[in-house]
Amino acid sequence: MKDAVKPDARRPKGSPAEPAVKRSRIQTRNRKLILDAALEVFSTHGFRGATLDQIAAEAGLSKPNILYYFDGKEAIHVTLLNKLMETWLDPLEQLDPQGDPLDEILAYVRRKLDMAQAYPRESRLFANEILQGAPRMTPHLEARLKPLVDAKAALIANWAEAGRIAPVDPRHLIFSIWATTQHYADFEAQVNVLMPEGGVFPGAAGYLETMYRRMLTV
Amino acid sequence: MKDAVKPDARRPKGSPAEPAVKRSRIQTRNRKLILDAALEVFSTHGFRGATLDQIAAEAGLSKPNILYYFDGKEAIHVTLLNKLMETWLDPLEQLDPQGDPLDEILAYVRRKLDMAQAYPRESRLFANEILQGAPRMTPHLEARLKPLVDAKAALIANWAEAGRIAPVDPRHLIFSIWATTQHYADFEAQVNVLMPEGGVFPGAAGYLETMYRRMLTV
DNA sequence: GTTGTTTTTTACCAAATGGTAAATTGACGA
DNA sequence: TCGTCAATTTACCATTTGGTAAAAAACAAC
Repeated sequence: MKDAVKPDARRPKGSPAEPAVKRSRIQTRNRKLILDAALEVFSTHGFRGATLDQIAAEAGLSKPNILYYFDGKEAIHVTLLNKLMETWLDPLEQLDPQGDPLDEILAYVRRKLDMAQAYPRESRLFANEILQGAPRMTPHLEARLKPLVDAKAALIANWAEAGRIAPVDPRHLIFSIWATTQHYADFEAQVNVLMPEGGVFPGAAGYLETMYRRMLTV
Repeated sequence: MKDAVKPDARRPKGSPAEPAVKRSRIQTRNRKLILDAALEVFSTHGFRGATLDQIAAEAGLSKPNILYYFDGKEAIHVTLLNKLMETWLDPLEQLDPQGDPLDEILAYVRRKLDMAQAYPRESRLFANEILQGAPRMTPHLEARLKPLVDAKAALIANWAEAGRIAPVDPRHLIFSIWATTQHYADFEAQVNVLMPEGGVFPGAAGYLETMYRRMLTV
């Protein structure tokens, strides 16, 4: 026994929000392995349905080794959710008040659809969390998402009032954009049954552009 | 011991698809209690995340008593999914080839939104199952949903070709209707954060009618 | 009321699960 | 090459979980 007094002192702690902790190459690699495996497992089974053994197997590490890098199942989940929130806000943040209103909104739809295609696991992780009542995310939604949505909804409302797009409830518009784009990731299993020919995304992009163009053109 | 040879012979088996089994009043009542409790628990935690103890507590019955009425956790889940599928198909089935195309589709949107409002737990149960890869539902989707969607997609395509609605990919149209309506049930936790004033459904109904009217009007 | 059948409870069990302690191995700079 | 600290493994453990056996209680038909 070499260190019975403070057995945890050597473990580098800290949330990813504060990257003050310097990590070794091994730590960087293994944390990435674990988070990737956890994303896979959490996104398909939800928090309660996922097990550390599944994550360990997926990551190719032993369970105690996983717990050497993270303080527990919940800590892994929280880390994923924190990372996710920023990625999730980004496309909406890019909505530019200076741009052409219709172009801006159609570009936003496009970015969201591209994200659903490129990061379906992230989309499902988010969907699982919200579906289950957002127990670990409501604070984030309040603190980060709500102010952003309020701001962008005001922007869209201004565009509508100025007659630059057709009259529309901006919040419901945003909801419908989220719903229609994320649907292709979250309900992939169903979409695949109903459109067996591979590659639904080109068709989806065309459909959504048409729909929102008709919806918003004055 | 009174019946050691066939200990299970007295238990009335049979799926709800074959209601040939006649059930006592107690059986009818308790099966309903269990299914309602299970709907609550499965819809918020998914299959793997739900426990029999939770269901038992929610139903006000003991765990062994639950297993007296159902052959196991999976049997309860399957029973719920079977009941759900019919409810789920119904609004689309009502799409009438004889009616006015735009009215028919808008009425379909309305029915789907009403269902999301009236049966949010069912919507979330379905969403959970699909999110997690539809492990217990893909056969149902293939056998029941796909033929129906194929038929109704053909109908909508005919309407579009006849110039009675604007040109549209019928399958993506259906996806977008599902996505936008179920969103209010499935993502309720998020919607409540972003639209704290109670009663988002009236606004949603107005928004969706406007959107699909603009989308489909020739 | 007696008797046979349902229904419910009590007392379990084996496997899975999240997590820990401590010993062992590996990396790497002095 | 040696010592030290980081990384990993082995061996556990307490709880939870899905499920069972059998006795007890409630019920129904006579």
